Amino acid sequence: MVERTVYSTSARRKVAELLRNERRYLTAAAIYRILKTQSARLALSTVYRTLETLASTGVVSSRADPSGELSFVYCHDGHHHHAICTKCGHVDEVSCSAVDVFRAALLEEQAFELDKHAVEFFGRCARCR
Amino acid sequence: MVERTVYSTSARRKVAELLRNERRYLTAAAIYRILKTQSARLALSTVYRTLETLASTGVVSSRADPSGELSFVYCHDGHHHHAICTKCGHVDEVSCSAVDVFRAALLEEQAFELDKHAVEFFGRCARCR
DNA sequence: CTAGATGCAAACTCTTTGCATTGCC
DNA sequence: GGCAATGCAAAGAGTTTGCATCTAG
Repeated sequence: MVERTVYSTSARRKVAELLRNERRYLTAAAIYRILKTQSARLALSTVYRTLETLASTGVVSSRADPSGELSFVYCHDGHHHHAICTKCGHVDEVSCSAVDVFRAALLEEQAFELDKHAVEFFGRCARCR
Repeated sequence: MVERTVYSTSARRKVAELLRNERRYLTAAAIYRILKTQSARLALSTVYRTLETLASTGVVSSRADPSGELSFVYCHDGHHHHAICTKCGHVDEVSCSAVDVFRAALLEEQAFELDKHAVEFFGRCARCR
């Protein structure tokens, strides 16, 4: 496997910092728009390439809503799920130990052997309740 | 609210029947391709419009994978989740009473009040294990 | 007969790519 | 200096829309 040096560039720092501060799902276009109003000089294609890089290093994760719109959010390492506030969009991370409850039930009731799972919760965060 | 008559047409019957038989997620393009090989006469745009109609009446539901690709699957009414076989793509429906376990924990530990949730399980179905 | 559905092609949106230039290390 | 990143513009992929025609009811 060929190692490939990843430079720390202005664009990457800006995109990563924005997502680290926002803690909510943003589309590439939204990120581009926000950075532009902060008078950053960068291209939309750079935002896409930066998000790809950040996703591959685990700094951000992406999701697609049912209509197919892709968004990105800052992410800690490790397996977890997202609790998404329906009011402000804030994303909390949720550990998944409780999912083990499902695993046994699924195997017993439906003979379905669970490998992976993807969970999204929608509701109101502490600030918005 | 204006009532709007929904005709039972050949295209709608074919798309709905295909999804009812397949019980797995199919993209609009895949549906179009399959129906074409069955010598059906219809346009891709009709598939899209049909899927929109079926989704609005609750006959199918759609999902987007993390890359944003949209797929559709036949769906029974009522709230439930999907167990998707990683081998054959077969989709089982799963009731969600166990999610209530999360609800209490989330509220207590993170002050997050749960409204909706979306869960996808990936694993091996009874046939593929 | 008439509202609704369809086919076809064009338009759109979102994302990716090629290539010359610029910037990090 | 050399490899990697960027900007810009063009290409792609997937989806939607306008409009004339067709069809279910």
